[in-house]
Amino acid sequence: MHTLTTGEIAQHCGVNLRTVIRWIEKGHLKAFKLPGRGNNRVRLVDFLSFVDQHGIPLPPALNHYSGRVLVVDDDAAMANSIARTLRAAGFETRTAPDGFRAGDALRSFLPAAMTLDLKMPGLDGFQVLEHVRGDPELARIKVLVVSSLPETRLQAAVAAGADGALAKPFDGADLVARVNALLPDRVASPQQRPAEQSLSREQVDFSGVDDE
Amino acid sequence: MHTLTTGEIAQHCGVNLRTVIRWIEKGHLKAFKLPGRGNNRVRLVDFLSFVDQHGIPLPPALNHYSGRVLVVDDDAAMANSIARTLRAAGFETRTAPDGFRAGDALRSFLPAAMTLDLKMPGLDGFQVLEHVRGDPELARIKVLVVSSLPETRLQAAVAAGADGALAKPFDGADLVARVNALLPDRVASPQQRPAEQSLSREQVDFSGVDDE
DNA sequence: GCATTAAGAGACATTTGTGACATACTCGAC
DNA sequence: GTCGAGTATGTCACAAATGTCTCTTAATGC
Repeated sequence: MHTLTTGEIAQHCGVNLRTVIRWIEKGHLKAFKLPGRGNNRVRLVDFLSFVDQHGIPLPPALNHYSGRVLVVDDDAAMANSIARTLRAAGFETRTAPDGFRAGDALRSFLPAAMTLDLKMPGLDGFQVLEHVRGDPELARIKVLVVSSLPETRLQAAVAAGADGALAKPFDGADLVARVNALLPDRVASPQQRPAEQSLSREQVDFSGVDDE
Repeated sequence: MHTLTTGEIAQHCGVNLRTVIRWIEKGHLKAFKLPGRGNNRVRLVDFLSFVDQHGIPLPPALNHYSGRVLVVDDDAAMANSIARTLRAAGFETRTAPDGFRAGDALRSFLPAAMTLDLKMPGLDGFQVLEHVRGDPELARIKVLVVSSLPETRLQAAVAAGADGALAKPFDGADLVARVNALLPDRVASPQQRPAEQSLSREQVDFSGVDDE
C-alpha cells in the first residue's frame, strides 16, 4: 500500500476525518482524487514529508515505510560496520549494543527493520524474535538475523520468525541487498535520502508545495 | 499514539488555556503543531514528563499511569513475588525478565516507576540507570534498585541516579513503603487499592513471598 | 445484485490561538 | 516592611481551526 485514505491519516494524526479533508482542501497536505466521488488518496511520500515538516511524530503503524534500520549487535565494531554500510545505502540507522537498548529503540526509534545478532550476552535472539512476533505493534518489523552461528541455527531463526538470515562474515553488498529485499515499500524522506543515488532515481516535484 | 490538546491540559493542570499555550511557547512543555493554524498537540509521554518535572499531581483521568510499576528481574520467582506484593498494594505491574523486554516495556507500558535488579546476565544495571537518566522521555521514571549486591554497590547505584535501593532479601512492607515513597503523588483509586480496610477479605498472604 | 462500510459535504457547535489588557506573584533594593 | 520592576497568569473578544452531526453516495465485500 503506497497511498493512504483520509480516514487512515485522521487516525494516525489523532484528528477528525473532516479536518484531514480540510487540510487537503487548503493545500497543507498534498493529495490526489479518485474518479467517482473524488475520494482523496495521499501518497506515502507526501504524508511522510508532511509529518516530518510539521514535527508530527511518526505514527508507529507507518514505521515500516521509514527506511530506518536498528542494528543490534554487542560487538561495537561489527555494529558500526553494519550501520555504516546501511547508511551508505540510504538507510537511517541506530545501533543497540545490548538487549535493553534494543528494546528501547524498537519503541523510540520505530525502525522498519532490524539486524539481529543471535548470540549476545544475556540476550537470546530467539526470545527477541518471539517477543517481536508476538506483539502486534512490533510484528511488522522485519528482522534480519546476522550471526556467525552455524547454518542450522540460522534456519531455526527463520523458522522462529526471522525474515531472513545472513551468515557472518558477509559482504556489504549482500547485506544491503537483503535489507532492501525486506523493505520493498520503503519511502525515504528528503533529508535521509543520500544525494548520490536517489536524486536521479526519483524526480521530486516541488512545484506545488512552495506555499510557505 | 495518544495526544492531548491544550484545553485538556489546561483542565488537568487547573490553569487557563492561555497559560498552557505560553508554556509551550516558552519550551516548558513539548508539543507539535497541526498544520491549520498551528493548533498544539502534546504527546502523552511529554505531558507525563512535564507533570513529573514540575511536581504537578496527575489528573484523575490519567491516574492509572501514576501507579504503574515495571519489575525488572531475571529471576522469575523474585519478579513475580515483587509484582504480587506491589499489586496487593494497589499498583499495576508488569514484569520484564531481561533487558530487552525492560527497554520495550519502559516505552510501551509507560510505568511511573521501576524496580531494577542490578545484576542480570548481559545487563548492567548501571548502564540502564545511565540510559534512563539521560533520556528526557524516561527520566521521569523512578528507579528502585533491588539487589543482593553489597551495600556499597547499592549506594553506587543511588549515586548513579537511582531514586532508592533495597537490599535483598527484603520485607514486602518495606518494598511497598519504598515504592510509595517514590510515588508520593499517586492517588490510588478505590478499586485499585485493596488497602487496609479490605485487607482481611482479599488474599492477604504476601507476608512470606519476599524470599522465594 | 444487495448489504455494509467508508468517505465527502454541508450546517452548526465547540475549541483553540492571538492580541490587548488587567491582575497577581517574585524578588531585590531601599 | 514598602516599593517597584519584571514576570507569570487570568480575562475578554474575535477570528480561525477543529469537532460533531447528518445526509448522501461511492466503494467494498458477499
